[in-house]
Amino acid sequence: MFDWDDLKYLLAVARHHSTLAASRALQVNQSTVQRRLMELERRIGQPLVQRHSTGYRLTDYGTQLLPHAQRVEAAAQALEQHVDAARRDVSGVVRVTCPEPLVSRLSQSAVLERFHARYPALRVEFVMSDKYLDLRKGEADVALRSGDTDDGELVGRKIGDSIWAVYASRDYIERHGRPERIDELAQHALVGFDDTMARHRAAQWLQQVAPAGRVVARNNSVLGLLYSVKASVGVAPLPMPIGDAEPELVRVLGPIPELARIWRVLAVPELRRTPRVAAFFDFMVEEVEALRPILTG
Amino acid sequence: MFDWDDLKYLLAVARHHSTLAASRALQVNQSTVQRRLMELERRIGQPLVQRHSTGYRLTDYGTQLLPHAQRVEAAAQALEQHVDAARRDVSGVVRVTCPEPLVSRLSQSAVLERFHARYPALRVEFVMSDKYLDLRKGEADVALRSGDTDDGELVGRKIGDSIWAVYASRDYIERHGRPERIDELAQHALVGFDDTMARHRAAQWLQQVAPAGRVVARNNSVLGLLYSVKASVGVAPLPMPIGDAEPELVRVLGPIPELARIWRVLAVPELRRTPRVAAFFDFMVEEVEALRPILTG
DNA sequence: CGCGGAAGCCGCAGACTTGCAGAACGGGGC
DNA sequence: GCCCCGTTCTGCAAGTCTGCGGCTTCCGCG
Repeated sequence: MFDWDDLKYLLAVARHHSTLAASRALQVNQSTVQRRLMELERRIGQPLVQRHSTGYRLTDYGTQLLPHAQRVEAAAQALEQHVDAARRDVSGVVRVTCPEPLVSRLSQSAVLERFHARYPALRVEFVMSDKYLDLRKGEADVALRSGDTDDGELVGRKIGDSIWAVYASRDYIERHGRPERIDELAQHALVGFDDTMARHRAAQWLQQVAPAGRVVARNNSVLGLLYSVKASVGVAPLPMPIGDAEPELVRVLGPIPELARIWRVLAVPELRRTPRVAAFFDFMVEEVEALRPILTG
Repeated sequence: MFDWDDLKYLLAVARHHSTLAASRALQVNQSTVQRRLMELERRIGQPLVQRHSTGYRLTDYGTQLLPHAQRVEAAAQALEQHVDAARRDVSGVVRVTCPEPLVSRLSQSAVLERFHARYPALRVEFVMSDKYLDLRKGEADVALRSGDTDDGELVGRKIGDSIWAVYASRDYIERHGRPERIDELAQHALVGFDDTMARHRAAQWLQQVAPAGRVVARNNSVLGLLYSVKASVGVAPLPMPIGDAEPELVRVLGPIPELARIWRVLAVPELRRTPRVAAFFDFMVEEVEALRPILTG
């Protein structure tokens, strides 16, 4: 049996009279349209289009097949309409836990708008925390986390890379100079985490590369870190999408491989397949492209 | 829009209640079924199946979608039926030129039977020749050739590799020993081509690697070569699918890279898209798997 | 008659998909 | 209680497909 999806290309070429116009309509490359169409012709064993340098036109045979292809399309569209309708019925609340800075960045993007457009009856509640809430205790339904926690008891999917770098304010650099290498960090004023975040990878990394460093301020959140750095108190590692977004800050030490982690969307297996959770979970995976600037920078 | 083809996997799983059984029905790997289904769920944003270690079962939602998927399938099947019907109308004769040995090997396989089953009104006429007929003069409609001729004026597609090796009969080896290296060929009785085939790559190769060799017999065809070798007259290079098929013959020197060529199906561009030629042409490409033992060995 | 734009075609590099093989899991029969 | 069979899941390697950029062709217009 031929690839049903290839009928999309036949229909698009029939409508737009050229592979180029069809490719624009389908949001793919012109070559792809041409090649999928060739493949369809091969499977069917007959030419479907006449090649003109001015464009493609259906052969008689292609024209005969067209109504059948349209019926396939109509059925597929009916299915999709059913899906859309069902989405409107997915209701309730999905509680999402994630680090504080992510919420504002998400809200500024159009991702949540698109989510609400697709699931108008489903409300997203954010439970902001730099610490890991326990999904198994029901503290939230879904987590967005960058970490090593490939937890084993949670199901997760990668939605981006978390990349950190070391930042300082322009003001700080002017007054104290700019660290050029990691081993110079010990000679600078550092901003770190307090005891409650001692296990954070950034805290441990600072401790490791600059054990004798002067830690002049401590915070209990990444956002606190950011504000201290912006206040020119000292230098600190920050996630790149956060640091790069601040015009007063300068990335003084490029991406730190040791701090790189993977952003995941996580849920407990029992809830993963419930409509509410699946809606959010799968949506995030689908929006991975739009999430890149937010998560990875 | 989701991939229409993925509905096949949903339907198969709905029918067979496990991805493994579905994979057998669809003739793909079990992993593929699972992954296409995951992708479909992701695009739809809702779970469609419940995972049990004993198999998959549709969720309520999947069951709702099933009738829609079945309508897509019905439309696709209607299209395919139309294709089948049209195939029965493709009539006339398609003249195919190819080397003599290929015809018998093709006839012994089920490939031509399948072709005639699909195109009952289309007759295949073989024009056997070790030499290259001129398709542009209309001496044939389609050619099956192994050669360097990426002719430029013909459209072609690869359908296999042509691999040659050197053969001798068991009888010959018993009496004259077995050549172990190519440079020993000059000490053996050789079977070669006559003047009409002097430009054949096998002829030129023999001339090159054993210029002082004793050529004890000359033929004007590959089949002639084969008979001479079988008659223990001497050793000669032969296509592997031919040599290996003869129990009396032994492959004394493994595949000769210099003699490797590509098997192609060729046609003139003007005829490539006519129903008769397209039918044969595309069928051959579709049957590459079945052709492998015939062409490549 | 030459020029510009739109379209198709081709080759390459990278991304993605597939198949395969092995691990893990659970139910049913003995 | 143990083993076997069917099933799902995962990591890896090979193969395939896509996008991209450059090239060619053809048509229409000045």
